[in-house]
Amino acid sequence: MSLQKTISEKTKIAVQELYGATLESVELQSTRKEFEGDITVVVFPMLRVVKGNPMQIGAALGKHLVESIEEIKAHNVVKGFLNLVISDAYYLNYFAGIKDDERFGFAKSLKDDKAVMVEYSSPNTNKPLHLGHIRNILLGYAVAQIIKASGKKVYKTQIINDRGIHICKSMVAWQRYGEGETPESSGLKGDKLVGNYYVKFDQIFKEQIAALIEQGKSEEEAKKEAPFLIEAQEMLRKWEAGDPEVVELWKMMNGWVYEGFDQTYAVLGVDFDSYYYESNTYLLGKDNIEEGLSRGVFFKKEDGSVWCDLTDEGLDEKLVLRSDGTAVYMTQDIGTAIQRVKDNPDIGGMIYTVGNEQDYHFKVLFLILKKLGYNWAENLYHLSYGMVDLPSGKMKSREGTVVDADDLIFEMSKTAEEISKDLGKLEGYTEKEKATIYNTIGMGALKYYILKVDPKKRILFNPEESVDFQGNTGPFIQYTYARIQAILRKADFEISTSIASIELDKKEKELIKQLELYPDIIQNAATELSPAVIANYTFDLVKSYNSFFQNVSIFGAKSEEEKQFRVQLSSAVGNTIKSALGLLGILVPERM
RNA sequence: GGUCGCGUAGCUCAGCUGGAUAGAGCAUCUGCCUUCUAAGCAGACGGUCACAGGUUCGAAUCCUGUCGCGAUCACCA
Repeated sequence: MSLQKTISEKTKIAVQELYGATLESVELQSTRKEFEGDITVVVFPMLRVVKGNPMQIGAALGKHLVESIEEIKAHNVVKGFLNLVISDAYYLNYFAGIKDDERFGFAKSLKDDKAVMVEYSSPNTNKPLHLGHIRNILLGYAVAQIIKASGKKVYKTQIINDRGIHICKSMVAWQRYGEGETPESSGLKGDKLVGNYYVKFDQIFKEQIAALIEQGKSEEEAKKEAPFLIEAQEMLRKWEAGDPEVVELWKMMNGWVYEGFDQTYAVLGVDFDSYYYESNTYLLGKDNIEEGLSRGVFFKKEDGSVWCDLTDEGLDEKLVLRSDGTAVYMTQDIGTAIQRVKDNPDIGGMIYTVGNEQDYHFKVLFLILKKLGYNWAENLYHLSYGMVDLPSGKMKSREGTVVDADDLIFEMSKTAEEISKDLGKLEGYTEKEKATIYNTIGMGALKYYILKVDPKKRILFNPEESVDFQGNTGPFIQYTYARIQAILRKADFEISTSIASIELDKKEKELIKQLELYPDIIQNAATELSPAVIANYTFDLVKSYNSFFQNVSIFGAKSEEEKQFRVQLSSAVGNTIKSALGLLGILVPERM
């Protein structure tokens, strides 16, 4: 039994014995630094069942607990707070149990045999990834890692929007103006190349609109009649009819895009277990609608369109099938969800990483799936995140104000390099080694910057100020790790022996207490679907360690045992940093 | 207009199911590189937790209302 639980149980017993009252729960918290003690029992809530002065009750309980629990060696009462002092032996013992555990904090075994599917990225194939995708990808990947660590089987997936008018626009433009340009011939990344033709389309389209307006058409008419658009629409029709030439072109250009995306994913260090393509899934769902219709989950209007009535839930009616029998976005998502469980029958729930502009869509989607009676529909979550805005406002691809993912990644790495050179670090390393480290640091900065804030909140990203490397940042945490590695390199003795009898100083104890929290932090982050929980914990841990590191001489310890313990403590903190950053998809350098 | 989210120091953010004097980082200022990496440490300055009510021993946290910002309310995806 954990010490917390023991204290909780014994407190209940004590209250029963001393006051003849029954407590439902005991509120425990860690003692604030300015008071003496480690764990605090809050007496106030007991006043509901026990009449009396909180100070006196606290004192009586404290006395009782000190006598009945051997790990508690002293107590004091401040107002209604009973502070308990825990013995060093308890912490030393706990530390001995975790210091060599590579997977410390991670669930020891799977919670159950159900898996969670996490969807993230979900790009369109007509333009390159941008900063908004980066937030999505980092969040989704981190949440997948965290859930895995919390003891669930996880499938990572993405749905790729590879069909529709947008990709036809790029295709038309390429056909007309591309002169056979390929990623090989131009040296361009495939997604960039295709993106260029999307922009090209828009440019020509606008020119044509202007020309038509010149000829006396209204803007609305002009937008509909622009020949380039009509060409793109014609191409979409051909694609849907399976025209071999168009399909061939489509496959080729999408292939370029995937190659480009894969490069970006590789640099970001993320991956997927499966891929779903809208070209395959857009027809899915219709059968499910039919089936739901027959069971009365949906209803048909006179014009033949099919709807789901959600007015009982305080929402509106939602269209699930057009009057011409074709699918809408919702139809497709219903079908895809069901398909995924067919593909992976052990799925017990799903997480969709999608921006908060789609909150309503997912609310409705989940309700409909519940109405259809799937048991996994109880465990669907929309990992909704705020937009990434620029100082100039929203990112708009048409206005060229998007921050390109690859450019940003490159800039981060370059900034890391500049700072590193300024500080005169990494002398004597090969260019290749340096490049790896710069990339690790640059990515660390970017990932941490984005993941440390609550997903719900919008992020204001100022590219000019770039990302900081000092304070609450990725590089700061990585730097601490690198320093710990230097200590371990210097400690040439075996560090696995157990330490039994030293006296802990305040900061050492503080560090062990903080390590003790890590397993709970992971569980917490998993239930809240928030990597920010991990990020902030890691920063706190690093702050505590640095304070220790700077003020306590590790190799200048009084005794050999003390020295070993400090090295072990450093090593354990290092492992936890590595593990926690790993959950965020952030790598850690051996030196920097 | 309806619904949802956000509002904490000059700036960027923490603050768990209500608990002790609201915490960090950046910026500004003061110290600290002959000892394990100064991307660091120690300290100072900085707050009417948007506003107003309510719930109670106790509210940044829970409830209601107001204001501000954002998103969303398509036979688009």
